[in-house]
Amino acid sequence: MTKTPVKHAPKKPDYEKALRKAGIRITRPRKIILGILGETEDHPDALEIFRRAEQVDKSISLSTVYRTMKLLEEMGAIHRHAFEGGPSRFEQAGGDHHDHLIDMDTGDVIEFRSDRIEQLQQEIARQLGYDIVHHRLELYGRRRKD
Amino acid sequence: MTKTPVKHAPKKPDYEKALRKAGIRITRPRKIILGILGETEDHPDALEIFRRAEQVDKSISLSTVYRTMKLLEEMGAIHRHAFEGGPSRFEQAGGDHHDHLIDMDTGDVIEFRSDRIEQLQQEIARQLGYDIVHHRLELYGRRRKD
DNA sequence: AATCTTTTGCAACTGAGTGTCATCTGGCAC
DNA sequence: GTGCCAGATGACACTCAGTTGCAAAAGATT
Repeated sequence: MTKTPVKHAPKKPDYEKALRKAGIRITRPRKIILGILGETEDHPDALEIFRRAEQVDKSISLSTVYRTMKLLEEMGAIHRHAFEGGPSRFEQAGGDHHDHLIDMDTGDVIEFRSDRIEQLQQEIARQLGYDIVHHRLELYGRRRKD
Repeated sequence: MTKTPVKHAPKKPDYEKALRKAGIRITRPRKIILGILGETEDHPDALEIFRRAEQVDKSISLSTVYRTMKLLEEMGAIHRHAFEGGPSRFEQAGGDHHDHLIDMDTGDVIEFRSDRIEQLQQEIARQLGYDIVHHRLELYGRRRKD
């Protein structure tokens, strides 16, 4: 089990090429959004992505951000996380799988990974007669003050 | 680790008494909603509870269902689960803690519990310098066809 | 450059849930 | 039982996140 935060792999997979191959057009808004997702280390929501995109091109629209997030999610290029009581937040896919600990005071998201937990989940599903398609494990907590 | 579905304790805690003690009035809509929650073995959403309540009293309103769910949640009488891509679903509290496996084809919810996973979560949070307030573990899967 | 889709921005819409407010009612006092 | 009144209700307007319809704009391909 890894207990230290997962470090983002310095990934710059060529999404543009992948998109074009899937018959999807590389438009100006999409280029901008991909750029933002590639840069960021945090887990922004659609509105935050929209605000960052506006800095680059004032004419971009929020619907386009939503549409693009959905498209990229369906392509598997990003992951959507619907943490409690907030809008969906996104992160680039391509790193290795991890789960999240959400700081309830700041909203910060810490990534972690536990192979032991993954394995236990598999066992449980198998015993119940199921195949896991995906899972969601989120810890909601506060910084320990000692 | 328990791998068999958690069986609902045959719980009929006297919520009416508890509510009254908390200075909360036992009204007709609340009685009906508590009755529904006490009967059901599944995890209905607000609309479903509303529909069931309507059978009993045609005059009940959806807002009251929402308000009552929020009230009961704050009192700790029920748990709210926001599974992926759907409205919140509720279950009576009072049983022991468990997590959920969601059947992606039927929407069925299977309860399970793994002390080992709970323990690993604690360890992880501690190592990251956090105290867990609560967590969410959901497995999304399909029945294994063999 | 001409064409033909796909995509965009805008605005109208949806679904889940919350807030407002006039009316109603549970529960206690008498 | 009747009266009282804070708390609860139903109706409906509203919010928030996200989606959809549509005419205009812009990729890609020739």
